[in-house]
Amino acid sequence: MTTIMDVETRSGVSRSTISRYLNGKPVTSQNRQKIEQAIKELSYRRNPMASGLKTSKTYTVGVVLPEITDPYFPRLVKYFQNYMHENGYQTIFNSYGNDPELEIEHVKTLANKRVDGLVVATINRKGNHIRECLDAGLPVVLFDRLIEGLDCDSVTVDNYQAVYDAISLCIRKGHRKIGFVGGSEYYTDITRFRGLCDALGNAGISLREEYINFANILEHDATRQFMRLMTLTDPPTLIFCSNIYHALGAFEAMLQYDLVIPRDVSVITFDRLSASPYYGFIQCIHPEFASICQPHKELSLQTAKTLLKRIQFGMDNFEPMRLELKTSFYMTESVADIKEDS
Amino acid sequence: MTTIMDVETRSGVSRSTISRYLNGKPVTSQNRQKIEQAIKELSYRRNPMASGLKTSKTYTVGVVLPEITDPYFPRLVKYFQNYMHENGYQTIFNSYGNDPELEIEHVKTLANKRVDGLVVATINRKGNHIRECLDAGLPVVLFDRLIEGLDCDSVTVDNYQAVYDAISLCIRKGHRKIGFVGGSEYYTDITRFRGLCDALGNAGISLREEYINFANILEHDATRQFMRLMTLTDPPTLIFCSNIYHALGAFEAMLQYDLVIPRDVSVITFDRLSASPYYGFIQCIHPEFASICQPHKELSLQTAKTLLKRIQFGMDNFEPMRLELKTSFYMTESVADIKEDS
DNA sequence: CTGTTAGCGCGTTCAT
DNA sequence: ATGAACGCGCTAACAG
Repeated sequence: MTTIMDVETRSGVSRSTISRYLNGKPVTSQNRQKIEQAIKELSYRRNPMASGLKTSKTYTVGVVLPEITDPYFPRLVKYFQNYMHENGYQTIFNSYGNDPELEIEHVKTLANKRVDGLVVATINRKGNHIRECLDAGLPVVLFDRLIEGLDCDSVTVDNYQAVYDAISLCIRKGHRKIGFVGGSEYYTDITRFRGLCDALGNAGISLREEYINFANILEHDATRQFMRLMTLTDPPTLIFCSNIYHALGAFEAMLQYDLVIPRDVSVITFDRLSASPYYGFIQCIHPEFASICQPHKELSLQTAKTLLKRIQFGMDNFEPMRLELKTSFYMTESVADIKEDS
Repeated sequence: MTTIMDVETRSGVSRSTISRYLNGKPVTSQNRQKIEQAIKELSYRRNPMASGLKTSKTYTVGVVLPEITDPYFPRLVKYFQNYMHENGYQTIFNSYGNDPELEIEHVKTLANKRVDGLVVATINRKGNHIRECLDAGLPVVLFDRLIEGLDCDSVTVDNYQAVYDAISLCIRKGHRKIGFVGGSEYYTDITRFRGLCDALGNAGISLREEYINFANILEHDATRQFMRLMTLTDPPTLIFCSNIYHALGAFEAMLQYDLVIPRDVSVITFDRLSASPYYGFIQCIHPEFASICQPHKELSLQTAKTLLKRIQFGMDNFEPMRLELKTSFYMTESVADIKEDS
């Protein structure tokens, strides 16, 4: 393996000057030429472990996320990675398959690997593993899900308000029997559920427990959850699907049981199915579900920027940056207007 | 940051013994205890850069693939990553967005980063960037796509034979006007096309050029390619979709133009849509397309194993390992039986 | 702007 | 089985 010493003897320029050249610092054009030639002739490549040993920088960041096979994450991954790559960072993605323990393991592994920063879309309600990182001086950005009581940079969306507004709108359209399907282990779903509750409460509608179907997404399938509400003796007139899995579940239920939307039931989803890559064809199947749309690209970009800033700025004078991006609402005829019925 | 020196003073055991303990070599149980306690008390974590500097091992491998947002890759990524993780390796995925130049850049970046091994699903026909890695002693496994004339470990499927057999079957079912849609830049599609050609040739059917529609997947959309064949004055009776994008294109065409399969046209695809995660609902829309199915899990596992073997075994006495896994054929009523018509 | 010098934290000789 | 000493390749601090 050729080292900087070889370049030194070959070019006749001293190591440190070469090092400075490599790090983009000013060097006389004479030396620059000699160095460049020697590097080329020897096809020298800097050893990142040696430099990392000195600088404690790996130029690698880690991203820990629930499940890479989701329709939701690959695109985020892509934007994030591109942005980091443009800024000289490599990205290691680890997906924990919605397993809380595995998430913690991945976080620790990456911390031990001395990544320069970490993005975590956590499934855990407790943040000890995150706090350990923070305490050790490792920048962490919480993505998509917050942890209560943990002071940490974060990038999320306005889950509560978006659902509150959407459901309020539906109530104005005459819906009073409103169902909810969602995953019990997600911060996001629980926050969205609160939005739904408050919208109902504010309209003087009391919650009916049989209309609420939380389930562990690993154990129950979303289609069945949806159909459980549909087969109640007094089913809801509108069902809110709290995430993209449950949106898919509703979609499959519609296909499988020949439901006619919104005749049989109105549907609203969080995340628009057809916005996922290679799901565009869903627009051909009518009606497309009304949905709360997340700004995917901006989410990943802001996450990347936040992380980069924290890496540069350091953990001193720590003032958490908490970004909450705005969603938009995409209304369709999947929500019936039933003013006259009531 | 706490180092092995701190553990030394704290435990009273010498560095080298601690190092041996860390590497799983025998140590007296006395020392073991002292070491473990000191490590715990100091919450010492080994510095991978320092050890890497000595051993030239990063315990990191790179994977370079066309596009992470594909329905095809995320799952492969997942299996691969899990397996590597179990074996102590981290994985860096880089997706190059089907851009040949970016692929090369990613390969070089990862090589410079001194990963211990590389998996590449290449879009390039020339393999200079791969050869450079090999020459530098960096193990590479070609995944999904081969490069002609490049001696390299690889894991692929029986593209040629699978298509040859499937098309032969369709010919026996009476099809003689057979169309092809595929991506022009893929090794796989071209190999599959050869299988189709030979099946036709062997049955004495001459190729009709207007039935062949290669296109750069970035520039043209698969739906339009499919419809171009359908709107010919004498359209094919069967269309073979050479990859999952074109399968999706056919699917969207069916939905958008209210095609009835197989009345309007028979369809066969490479890769089964509903086999992708979260595409299961496609089974509810009939008929499901007949398809050649790839053993996704085995593909990624074999790739991981091959890479690991090469990393351990080394590049000396290089005898390329070339795995070609078998696909299976999933027949459905999307292929009409038109024996009587001919 | 340049060259000299001294470690970064660890693994690996050797002796013992 | 253990401990002392050296060096992996590079960067940073210094003096020039």
